[in-house]
Amino acid sequence: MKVRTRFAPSPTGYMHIGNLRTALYAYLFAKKNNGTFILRIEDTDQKRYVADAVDFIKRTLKAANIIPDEGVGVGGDYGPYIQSERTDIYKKYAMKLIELGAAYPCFCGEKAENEDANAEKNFGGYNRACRNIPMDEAKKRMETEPFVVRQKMPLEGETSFIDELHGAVTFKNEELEDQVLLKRDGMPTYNFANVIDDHLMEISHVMRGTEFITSTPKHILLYKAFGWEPPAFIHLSPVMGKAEDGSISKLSKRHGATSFEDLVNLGYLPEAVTNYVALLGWNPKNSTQEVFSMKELTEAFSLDGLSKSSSVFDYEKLNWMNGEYLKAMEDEEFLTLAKKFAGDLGNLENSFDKIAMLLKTRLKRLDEIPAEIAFLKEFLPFDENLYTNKRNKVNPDFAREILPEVLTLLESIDETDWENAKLYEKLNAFIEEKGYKKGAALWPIRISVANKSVTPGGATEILDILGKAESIRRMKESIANLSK
RNA sequence: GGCGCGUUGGUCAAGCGGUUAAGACACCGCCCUUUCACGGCGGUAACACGAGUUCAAAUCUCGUACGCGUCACCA
Repeated sequence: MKVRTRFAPSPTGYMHIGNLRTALYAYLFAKKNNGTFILRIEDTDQKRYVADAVDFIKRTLKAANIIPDEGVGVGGDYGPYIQSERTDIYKKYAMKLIELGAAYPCFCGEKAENEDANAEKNFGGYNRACRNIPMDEAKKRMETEPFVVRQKMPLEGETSFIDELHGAVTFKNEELEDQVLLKRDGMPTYNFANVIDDHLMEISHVMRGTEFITSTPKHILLYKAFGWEPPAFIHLSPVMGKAEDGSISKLSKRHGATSFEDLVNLGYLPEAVTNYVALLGWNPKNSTQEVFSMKELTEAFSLDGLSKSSSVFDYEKLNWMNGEYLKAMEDEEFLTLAKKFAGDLGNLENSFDKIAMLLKTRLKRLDEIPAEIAFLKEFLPFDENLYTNKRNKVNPDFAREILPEVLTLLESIDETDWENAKLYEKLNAFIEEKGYKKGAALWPIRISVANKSVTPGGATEILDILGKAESIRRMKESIANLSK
């Protein structure tokens, strides 16, 4: 059987990570099986319509490297792929369902009241009395009265289906309401349009969120009424988020940046996000590999690696993943990207190439760059405590001793020799001559020109970037502050 | 509340009747080191609970608890 999967978002203008993951899995599964991945837009709720949302979805998928083979923006033989352009189709099938006796027009108002003396029973705002209106009368009333089309659920028995992930799932039919298929405005509901389109577009595997598992028996009944073969269903577990108070709930905006776009703006690489998200709810069987290119993902993907339980989105692990991608990047590529996040470089313009290389293995996120390099642009305030480091056994007294000597040495170095390797060579010779421990000697030097305990790069690298004049200026200022 | 789905360290997770219960992130320690980071080595830490079935249960069954979902003319 030809594999055809689809991603069918509603255009809300926001794509959170759970949605993206659903798209990813559907895409990977299709690619793995030489199938077709389709993008369909489910915009049957006109109240929810957001301008540009379709473009936004297309852009996001593209950035995530999830490329539809067919559908909105691509075309194909099963269009249109936007549901609001398919209303005639739904209407036709709704009428057919009425003929088949599997649905009926309901003339109750939006909120049917219990006052209806003939109502045998009320179900959440409607009653089933309309089921009993004779076909002729119903047809006549449909010409003049507003109505909705409801699915006529069996009153007894049960409906079950096989979920590829969860196994057999069974519901009692009496639990099922006569849900609306066609709304008063002529638009189909999700539950109807979904079934029609998945069938017409020959979708073989429906991958969607677990929130749809309870409506699946209704869909099954629809397929049966039409005499259609239902697709395979895979209901994906939700992605949860951790709120600031530590509580865990379904991922949403209140967990901070949770849309793909937010994450990219924060300086996460799209590939890293996609890779991380792939691992949230899926794992490659028989392997502990975690860093995957898109190509590797499509090769490794299989349904049996999917997780049945929900998973929590963890920024720590995403940070790690992003760091891995940053480190693996080509220098040139990293430099270009780093510049974009660095903001106003000021006097760092010329030395930024060097700075970027120091940053490359140290960053988790690109947006950390401005804060990381601020001390280079402007000398931070003096803090004597920075001169104490337990590990290297250094303290302010040692700094007071060594710094003036170092200053003299540095002043003697020619401007043309002011470069990392040479600086290191000279300082190292000095350190050995004096019999200092290397780490101990370099600590106060670095602090005296940085006033920051953790810096990208070591002492000589910072001296290099700062240049002779600025380095000397800073060191003098530090010596003065230390002797106060 | 009814119905459905789920429950292995803080987090992601392997496990498919017999395991010293993998691995990763985070955390801690050590090594390396021109700080931090990178890299290397090591450590702390888990089968929700209770009954069955079985020679043997994290794995199967049933209950309980907890979490999530659903019960819209939203998707």
